[in-house]
Amino acid sequence: MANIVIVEDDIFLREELQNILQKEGYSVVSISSFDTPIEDILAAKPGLILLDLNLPSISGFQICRTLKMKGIGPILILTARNQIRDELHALELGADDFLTKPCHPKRLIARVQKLQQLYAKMPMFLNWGNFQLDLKRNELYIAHNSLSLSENEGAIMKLLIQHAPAVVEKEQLFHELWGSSEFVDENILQVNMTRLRKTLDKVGMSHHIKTVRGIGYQLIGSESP
Amino acid sequence: MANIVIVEDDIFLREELQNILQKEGYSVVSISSFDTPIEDILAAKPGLILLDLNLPSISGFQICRTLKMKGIGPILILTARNQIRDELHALELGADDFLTKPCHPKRLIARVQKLQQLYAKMPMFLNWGNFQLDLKRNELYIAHNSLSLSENEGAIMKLLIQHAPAVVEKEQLFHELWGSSEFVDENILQVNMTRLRKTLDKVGMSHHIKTVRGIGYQLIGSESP
DNA sequence: TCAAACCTTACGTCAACTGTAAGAGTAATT
DNA sequence: AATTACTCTTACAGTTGACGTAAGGTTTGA
Repeated sequence: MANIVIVEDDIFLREELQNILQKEGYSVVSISSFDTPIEDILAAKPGLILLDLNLPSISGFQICRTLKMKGIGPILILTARNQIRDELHALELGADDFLTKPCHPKRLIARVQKLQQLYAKMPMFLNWGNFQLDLKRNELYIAHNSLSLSENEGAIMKLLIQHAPAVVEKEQLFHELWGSSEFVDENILQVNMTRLRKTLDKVGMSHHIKTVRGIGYQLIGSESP
Repeated sequence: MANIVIVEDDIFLREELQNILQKEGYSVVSISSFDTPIEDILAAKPGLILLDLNLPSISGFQICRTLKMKGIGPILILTARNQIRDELHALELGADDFLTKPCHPKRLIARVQKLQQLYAKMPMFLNWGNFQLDLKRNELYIAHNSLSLSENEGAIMKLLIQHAPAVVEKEQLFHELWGSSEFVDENILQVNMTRLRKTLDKVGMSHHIKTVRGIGYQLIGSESP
């Protein structure tokens, strides 16, 4: 079952939470050092994040915002601060639920389950400018149009969007699509780029992919050259 | 902006809620007669339902369950009953959030907004019992498993779930899948039913489709024969 | 101008989905 | 038990879309 990452500085409470969740069958990772919490959270591959607001070095709000910008979630805030403005602020930053301590274990479990069910069924979107890519369906939304991409087209588009507006190196495209650049004809990438461009042309958007000679490809914004 | 439907029997509270939401720019419909609440809610084309639990004729739980089975939502429970078991029960029935009265207006608004944002991105689901069908992707969720269905399998499953636990007539399946039953070999339906059953068998669920000799097919619950 | 880098098109393979055909199995009725 | 209508299963073939390969053309920049 997916990792639940606990971000809580009170040792006693942390272990209690860990017990509750583990009894329920979840695998739990606790963040105990708060020097680089965001990196630590990402490293744990969180399936859900249980986040306190009062933390030593960095605020829970800050963590929440940073994670949400990367599309990480779900995030459940669990805090002793029961001010309504904290709740509003957290929800505004993208937190998915907000519970106050003390919290009944069963309520916690129920909310955790709810969020996990929700996220399992939610589409995963990747955004940049006018481009929005549904990663599960390889459906690309541009302005008010939408396109169905093939596997390969989706994978390329994913990299382009993730790095936009920077250049994606050919090496990286090879690595992502074919495992490595060894034993693969360089031409195959060109063919797939042509195909992607042809697909984008259905909505007149192929010029958004720019070739960077000798390096790779790049997604460019709507401010045309 | 989308309709919010208030289901609350206390007149005073109802009008207060209505004021709060309307000030925020929502269009609101209140259910004031509780003879046929479910029909009334459906008729109002709800974009979100604000549901009390203690109601005159029928319980909020019952309404919640019925609506969720039809894939209607989001549903926000707002009740004076602050027992944890009510919350657990409501969430189990598919409620999307649970707030207790008295509730700070800003909290209510924040939660309402959150749910609406969420649902805007959500796929369209069709529910019955353990079965949940993602209509856009033809992805079928059963308990904790999921299956990818083909076009035809998805179309059949859609009809079965929509009518469950009633029998779906062969005529209707023909009509939906092939336009009419004219000029189509009856066998084609049988073949597709076999294929759907084989797919369901991957998670041991094929026995949930029952043949009704001479009439059609039917989805049956987990209370095995 | 010329060579490296890039683009395009055509072709063959493969897998998934679908409908057809033929025969086997099953249940209700006599 | 035999009959008959209804249903199930399996195998086969056509279609489609995605993909990689190959071959030749085009562009770019020194």
